[in-house]
Amino acid sequence: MGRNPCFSNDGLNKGAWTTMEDKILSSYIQAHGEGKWRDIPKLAGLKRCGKSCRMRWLKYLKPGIKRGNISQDEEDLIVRMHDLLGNKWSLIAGRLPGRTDNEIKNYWNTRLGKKAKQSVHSPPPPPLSSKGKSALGSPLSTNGYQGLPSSGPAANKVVQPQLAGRTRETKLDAATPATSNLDTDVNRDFWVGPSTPIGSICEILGDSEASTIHHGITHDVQQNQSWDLDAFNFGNGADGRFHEDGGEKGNYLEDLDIDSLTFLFDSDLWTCP
DNA sequence: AATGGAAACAACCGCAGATGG
DNA sequence: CCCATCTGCGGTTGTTTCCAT
Repeated sequence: MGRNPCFSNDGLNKGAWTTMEDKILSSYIQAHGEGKWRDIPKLAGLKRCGKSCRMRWLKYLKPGIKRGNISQDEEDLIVRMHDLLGNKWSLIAGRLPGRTDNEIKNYWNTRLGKKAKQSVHSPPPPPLSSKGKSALGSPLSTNGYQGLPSSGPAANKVVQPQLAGRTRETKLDAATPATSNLDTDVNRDFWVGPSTPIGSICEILGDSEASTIHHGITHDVQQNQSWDLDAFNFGNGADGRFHEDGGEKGNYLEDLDIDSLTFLFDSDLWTCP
């Protein structure tokens, strides 16, 4: 797992992207598709590193990206998602079509975070660091954010039985048939532990989805397991948000083949309060 | 009109998981 | 199994814009 020394390369442009650079990148990707980010600068003739190209495309240039004017509904959702998930920006962004993790993160840091501080009714959850430094290392932690470990090493020692050892793509495939419209290029790991309140899940996901998910959790809790809701495509990845005709996909379970989830339905105990 | 601080936004950077040779 | 590389996430920093004085 070596580091990618992308930004240390000399001779590359840094800072704000110019209109010309944007045009070059957009036309190149539209002609050749995404991927091979490291090669794109060379092939497209950009003096940028691949990482920078990827970021520029995914967060700003890609068709379907909405900019600015975050609505009240979106703001409410961000707040509730953050209450539940912490700083899982990509996951939160997955529930907001057209929004990027970076935009939501900035929005939170500059506006909502301050509001939250000002109106503290209960201690906010600690941030969920991707570096595994959070206190949420255990899925059974008792800090009010039970079962939401970071994606760091500790988190990944919590392995769900059906999906253990699978890649991101194949993890998703485990719950989605090959014919599914769901995009497989997602990385929306969402860890919910056995103590995550069903009410919180219902509030955000809606009753049916939450019930399904919570049932899955419970099923595995009985076996001392944890759940990775990636298998449900929780937080439909930005890449898979739109149909080719530009229409928005159903974000949630409607695109799933429910038959593939039947192993979850061996009980109907879980309904939202 | 000038200026300094705050807010907002864009981009950089480091880390870590996934993957393939 | 090991290692190099690719990809993605999230924290942080730099820059620009806005606004009050």
